[in-house]
Amino acid sequence: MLAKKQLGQRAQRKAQRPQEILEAAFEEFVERGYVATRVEDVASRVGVTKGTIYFYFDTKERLFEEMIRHISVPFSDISANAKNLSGSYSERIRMFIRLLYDRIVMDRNTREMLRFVLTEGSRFPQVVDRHHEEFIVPFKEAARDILEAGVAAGEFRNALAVKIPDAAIGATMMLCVWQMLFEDRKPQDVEAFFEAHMDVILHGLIAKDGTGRE
Amino acid sequence: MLAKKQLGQRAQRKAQRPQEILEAAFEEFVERGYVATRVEDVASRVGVTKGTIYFYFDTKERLFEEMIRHISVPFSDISANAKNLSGSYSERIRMFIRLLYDRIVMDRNTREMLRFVLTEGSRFPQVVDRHHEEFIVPFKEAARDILEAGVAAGEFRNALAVKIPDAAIGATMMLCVWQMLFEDRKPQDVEAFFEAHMDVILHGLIAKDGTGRE
Amino acid sequence: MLAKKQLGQRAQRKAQRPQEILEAAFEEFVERGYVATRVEDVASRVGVTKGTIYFYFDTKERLFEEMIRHISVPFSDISANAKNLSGSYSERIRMFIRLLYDRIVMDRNTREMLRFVLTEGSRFPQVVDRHHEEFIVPFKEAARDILEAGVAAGEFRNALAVKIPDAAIGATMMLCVWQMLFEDRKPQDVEAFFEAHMDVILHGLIAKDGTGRE
Amino acid sequence: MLAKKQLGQRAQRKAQRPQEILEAAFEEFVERGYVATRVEDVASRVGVTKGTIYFYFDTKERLFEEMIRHISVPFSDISANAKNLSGSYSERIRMFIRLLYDRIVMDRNTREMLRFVLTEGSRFPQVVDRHHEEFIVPFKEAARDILEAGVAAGEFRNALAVKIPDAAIGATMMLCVWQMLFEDRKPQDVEAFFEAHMDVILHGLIAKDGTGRE
DNA sequence: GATGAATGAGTCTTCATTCAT
DNA sequence: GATGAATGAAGACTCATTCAT
Repeated sequence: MLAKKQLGQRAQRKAQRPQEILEAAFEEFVERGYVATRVEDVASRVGVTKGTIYFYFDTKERLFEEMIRHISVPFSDISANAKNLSGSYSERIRMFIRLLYDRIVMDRNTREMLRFVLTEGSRFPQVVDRHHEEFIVPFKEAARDILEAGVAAGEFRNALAVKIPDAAIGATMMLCVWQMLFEDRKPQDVEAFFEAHMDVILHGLIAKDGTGRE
Repeated sequence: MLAKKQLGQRAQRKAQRPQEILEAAFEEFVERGYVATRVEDVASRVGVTKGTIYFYFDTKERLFEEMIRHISVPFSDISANAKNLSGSYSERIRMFIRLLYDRIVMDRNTREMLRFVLTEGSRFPQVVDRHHEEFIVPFKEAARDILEAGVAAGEFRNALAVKIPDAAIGATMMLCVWQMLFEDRKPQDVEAFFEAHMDVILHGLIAKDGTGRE
Repeated sequence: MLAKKQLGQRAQRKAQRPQEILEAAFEEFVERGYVATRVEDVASRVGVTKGTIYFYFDTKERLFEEMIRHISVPFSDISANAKNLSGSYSERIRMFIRLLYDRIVMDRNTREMLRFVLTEGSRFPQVVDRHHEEFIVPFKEAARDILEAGVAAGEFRNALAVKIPDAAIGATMMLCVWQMLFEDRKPQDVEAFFEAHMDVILHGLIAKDGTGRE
Repeated sequence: MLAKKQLGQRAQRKAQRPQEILEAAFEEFVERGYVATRVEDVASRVGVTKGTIYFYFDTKERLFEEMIRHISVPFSDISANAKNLSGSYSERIRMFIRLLYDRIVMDRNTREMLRFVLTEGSRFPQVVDRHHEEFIVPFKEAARDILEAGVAAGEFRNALAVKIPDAAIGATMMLCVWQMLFEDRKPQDVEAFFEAHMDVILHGLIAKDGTGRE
């Protein structure tokens, strides 16, 4: 009976190997970057040997690419999410940006994904391109949609940033970069930053009079 | 006489060698990152051989560090500059942020410096620390100074962002990141971005009434 | 009943496994040579996995040796055959050499066997030695027997080649080598070659007068 | 003075390195074949380390190819040589075949070259092709020329082998193969073999009648 | 000062072999 | 019997670093 269970566990283990390896790869690549990470480092993090990695992934390059694919969860859901927002447009944009914070500031995977894009982009241009297609473009469009709807509804003034939503939303990136740089060493007060960010841009976007006219 | 001149030129050349090497190193490290750059790549960019590099720099690590030092031009001048700004606080903050754009968006050296901080930070923690001390802290303080003065003068409302100026200024980082990612491939309209950014945050900061009271 | 049949087939299959493997091994070793052939290549040619090969053969080395044994069909029969030849000695030597052509020129197994002897000889000296004992020596002796009998019968002159039959028969090797080198790419007209070969050596061996005396 | 000489020697040494390496490569590749030879084996035969080999040759493959080129001395000279032969056609063909013996039987380089063609041909098809173009074709043509001239002069009968000279000359290959197989272990009496070979084919080719009188 | 031949530690990758299932 | 995941030794190749010239 115990033996049976163990057998089951082993088989289960094997089925999980690829995931385990990809997650170990993520950690190692995050720590040292693509070039400086040894396949053996990944292996010993999983508790196996080099050969096992190569049993599942043809090359280190391939391992990296698949790891990227594995940790990438497209913004598509965010985009969908954005459409389901309700309430005033101020509330909507606030909730939308909150989603963004949850992703690129709070979620380590997404943040490190961005780091990979910056650090390994020249080695893996497809990664940059995919990231652009799947994350950046949908995100910008969703932001613009909300802002434009807010303008149409008279809640926001027709600010320049409506066409260039990054200019309003972009401070998020500053915090993201701080996180990447100092991670634990100089912890940021994310909530305070978020509130300050919202405070500035909502004041900056909201139409001054009740009618939405400036 | 001719000999002298030649010697003079040669001597001059030699005196410049270290600079030349550091600049070549910058280009190569930018292109491939620290690990993937070969000392020989740097050498052939200068037009010398490996050995020459080692005559001037003990190790590749050293070369990298000195290169960083060489391209780093502290924000100290910016900080000083910030104090000399005149005009309305809106104009001052606008001019101050303009300086920032000129540095981290427009100036390749500073931008790539930031990339090094992100990409090689774990290998060269001192670089991150120095960057923090010399760039980030002074810059944040200068920003805060202007904002606080603007509040004191009644021109700005006492927004949350006064204490966390990154929340107002941070969109600059978004553009900087775009530049790093797409450099030439997807050129950005920096001026439009800047104007949109200013438009949002100035509207977001300026006190609504003459008194500065909201 | 059905079950029995299936078992029968399966059992039959299994009984043939070793042969199947040896034949697959032959093809693979021919294609890539001993070192470059992977045990897995052999396995997938049979349609099994690595492990199965190791069930039947202890090591790759062993597999090679047994494969050699399997495809080696000693010349002993030829030697016997030679003794049963009848007709004029010209006809006998012609028929004998014909056998040789059938083997080392036309029969792929024997030809590739020779290639193995040439290519892997230093790795498997026993193979070379066995080949020498079982193929070359008997063959030379059979040839010498025929030639000597032909001389005794007065049909052949007592040429130097009677003691060194390779000197008469050896052109066969030239054709064999061409086959090894160009196999399909530059097909040889074996019949024409054979006739030309016979023509030269029979004219070269036959005694000039009716009596067989020179 | 001694120092100067040593300096000279060192420089000289360096100039010779590529040759030294190619010759060491030849020996190692002969001994173990392409796949089984380690670059380090070649290096230690020269008395240097791996790295040095890679300083001169990009890859092991390249090393092999260049080694082949280095030891290949085309038959072109033989071909020219064949045209300068004088004397009876029997003497000419004898001298021509003698040249062949000197090359493929006696000259280790040429013989091992043939072995490479047989053993590594599938890995280096260009080598086989070059060998065919530069050695085999010219050699066959030269042989045919002599035989045809001998027929025209009435010295040789119009044997089938005139069109297929390999059939007459080919026994050389048998001896060559023996040499490859047994090298030192079973030394051959090359002279006796040569004489037996000549004896058979000259008797086989010379015209029987009064004009080509034997 | 500059060169570039040489070194050797380090890394990716392959593959014969094992063994739990 | 058969499978295929796992191992680890081995080999190609790279590159920071040295040093004789």
